Amino acid sequence: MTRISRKQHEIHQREAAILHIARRILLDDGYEALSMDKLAVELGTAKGTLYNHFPNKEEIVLALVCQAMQVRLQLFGVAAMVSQKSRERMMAIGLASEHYVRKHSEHFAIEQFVSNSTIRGKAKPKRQELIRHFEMQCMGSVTMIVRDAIAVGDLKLPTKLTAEELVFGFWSITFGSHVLTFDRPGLHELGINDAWRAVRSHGCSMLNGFNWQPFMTFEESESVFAELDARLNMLIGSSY
Amino acid sequence: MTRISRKQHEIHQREAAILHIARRILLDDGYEALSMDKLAVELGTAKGTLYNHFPNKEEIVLALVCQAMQVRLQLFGVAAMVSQKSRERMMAIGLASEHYVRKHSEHFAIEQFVSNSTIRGKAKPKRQELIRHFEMQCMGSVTMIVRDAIAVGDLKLPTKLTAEELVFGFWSITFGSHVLTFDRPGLHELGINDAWRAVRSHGCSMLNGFNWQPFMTFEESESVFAELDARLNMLIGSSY
DNA sequence: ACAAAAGTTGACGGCGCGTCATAATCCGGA
DNA sequence: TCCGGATTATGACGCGCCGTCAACTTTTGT
Repeated sequence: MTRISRKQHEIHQREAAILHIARRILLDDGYEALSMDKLAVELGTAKGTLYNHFPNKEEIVLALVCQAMQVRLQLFGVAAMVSQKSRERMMAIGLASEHYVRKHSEHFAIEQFVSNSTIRGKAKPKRQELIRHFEMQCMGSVTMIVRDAIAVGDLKLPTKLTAEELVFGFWSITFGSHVLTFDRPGLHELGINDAWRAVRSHGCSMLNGFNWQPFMTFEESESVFAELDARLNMLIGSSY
Repeated sequence: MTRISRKQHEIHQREAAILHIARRILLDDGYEALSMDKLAVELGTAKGTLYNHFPNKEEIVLALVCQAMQVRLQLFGVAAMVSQKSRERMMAIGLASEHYVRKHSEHFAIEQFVSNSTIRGKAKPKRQELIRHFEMQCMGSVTMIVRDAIAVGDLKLPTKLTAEELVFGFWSITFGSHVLTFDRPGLHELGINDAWRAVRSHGCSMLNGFNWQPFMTFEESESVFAELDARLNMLIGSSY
């Protein structure tokens, strides 16, 4: 009776171990260094056993991507609840994204593999769906803020622009700058001293450009950011 | 006498052929499908000969990346001259970027490999420098527009933000959205109907947020875009 | 015409992925 | 407690790819 659960538990535990080791290798030595043979050795089993858990190498990576997306999703969820004011909630999303990249870089770095079509292409349909699901949830949590802002009257959509398209703009700027910041070497030498601050500033300008009320200069918004950040950290801390 | 140039010419020509074939394989069948053996067969020489031209596979890909960057650079150069008004020149850069992604997607697609650290990591220092050079030139051509705008009085930099950092914002939004548009499957199903229009709209909002004169609603800017686009196409056409 | 230099070739070593026949282990029923 | 079928573990193997190198061919300078 305990035998059944014992074996199953062991298997389940191994799955976690595989992911753990794989993540470490990926982060320490990069994608090239991740080989099934090495993984098996470090796990202490034969290579064939790995294939009882995952159908191929890419699925392992994408399983890690899913873990990462869940972390991001959780942060976004917290951010969306951090304030009553629509604009502050939107700012909090940007902050959460920054937090994710900086303080959970081990996840962010791995999340990027989702853009690699070679990897993504080898995923099983099930995994594809799961990833899609996370993406939609992520977007949804932000779209809702936009809808709320419209409902409350803080924001009026530009002509012929959907709420999703507005979110897309925000997604682009955070995604773009965070990717650039994260994996281009030496932005600093290009005259970009504080990329994070720049991103926040641009987000603020964009919101102003959309006439998202209340209007805020970046100086004003910086103190708001500070307060939101504090609240965010508290909420995140308490959610563990 | 003609012997010297004949052989050299043949070698030079082969280099072009290698790149040509490699590009076709990459675009048709993706990175995985590009193998040195296949490349050699299609080229009609032995594999070893390839290694007289490029030290490894990645250098071939990055040589293609450099070609792509040159195309982008040229487009940016044209865009920067398309108008006297600073804001219009900035808009033209966005337009040039869009043009590049849409009409030269064969280059854009390959340009993306520069973000792949696995590939970039295997490049020789010479190539690294070259890539860096292109990136700086690209950025420089845009930064100059910003500086001009400041000099003319069309724009005032937000507090503690450098011109480069402002450019970084624009770079982020175009880079981000174009990457998302290009290689995420099915943005359309996420409620994003016209991503291109959305990007232009967001760029416009951002410029307004920065108070870049003259202020423009997106409706107004659309006709400006149309005119710029026409001029751009003429200039591009004549530069061939 | 000839020797040195430059270029070409393809077999080879090494490595990584994923498979599969075989062996070990587990589990429910007698 | 013991057994037979089912489940799980193993690692040698086939295949394909990268990059090398010693042997060979062509070009160049004299």
